[in-house]
Amino acid sequence: MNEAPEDVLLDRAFLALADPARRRIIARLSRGPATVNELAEPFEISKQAVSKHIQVLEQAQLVTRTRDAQRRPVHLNPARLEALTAWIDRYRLVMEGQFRSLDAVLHQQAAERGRQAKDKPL
Amino acid sequence: MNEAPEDVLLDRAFLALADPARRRIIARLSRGPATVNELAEPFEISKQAVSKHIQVLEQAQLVTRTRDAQRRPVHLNPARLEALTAWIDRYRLVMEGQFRSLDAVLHQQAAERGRQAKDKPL
DNA sequence: GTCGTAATCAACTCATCGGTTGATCAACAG
DNA sequence: CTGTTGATCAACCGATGAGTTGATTACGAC
Repeated sequence: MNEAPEDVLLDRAFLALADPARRRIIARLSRGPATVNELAEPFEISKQAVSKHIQVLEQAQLVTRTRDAQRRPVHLNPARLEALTAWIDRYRLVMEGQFRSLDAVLHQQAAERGRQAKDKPL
Repeated sequence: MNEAPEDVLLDRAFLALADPARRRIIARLSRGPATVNELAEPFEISKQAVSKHIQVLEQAQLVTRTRDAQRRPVHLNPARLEALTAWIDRYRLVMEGQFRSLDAVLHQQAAERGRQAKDKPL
């Protein structure tokens, strides 16, 4: 009764985005890779805390890291971001499709009423 | 130094999606509104726990509730789902734009090398 | 080798999350 | 009125999240 691996990835990714500091990091990384120190600079929290945030993003596979001497630049992974929008859009579009269906029903009913209201129970 | 209201909404919405039970509820609601009892049925957890999940979704404005006698049907709110994809896509598309730019640079450099490497610094 | 810098590890505190059980409220049916 | 059903409220518990400080590793400069 364990959780499917893709579900775990979704858990971690959405949880990772549920924090303003990590969203700021994402926003920064969208303009190019950066080191932990560079990412920590605009925050008033400690560098260790930022390092932890990056680990959270890394476990969610939203970012990856490379090595460059003693620096460890962080890169954004747009493929995982796309997986999140894909999940959301799946259900959002189903819903909006139903809205369109409802519109169609309402229009049809209006048309029925328009041409003299035969007794058609719903 | 408080958090902007839109940031709080993002916090709550992403946190709400960071739970498989709540994602299942979203999936179910995409096919139409449902009551708490109906939503709780496929879960092995208590009805109170499901009620709490719905409260979390409601505070994130991902769902709304109406009244129907003693029932309280839950409806999905696709507008808020769309706000989430909008946030993600903003940064995802910036990134992919940079990928395209990098591609362009690489192709241009290849072309330069191809026609005998005039010294054109970036 | 020593020093300085980038980053992580370890241990701890405090708050919040996800779940439980038991009591309570609100709206119908008889 | 009494009962029943749908749903929430309240208090509590164990686990985990976000932050801190202090020590430690890894790499490069000298």
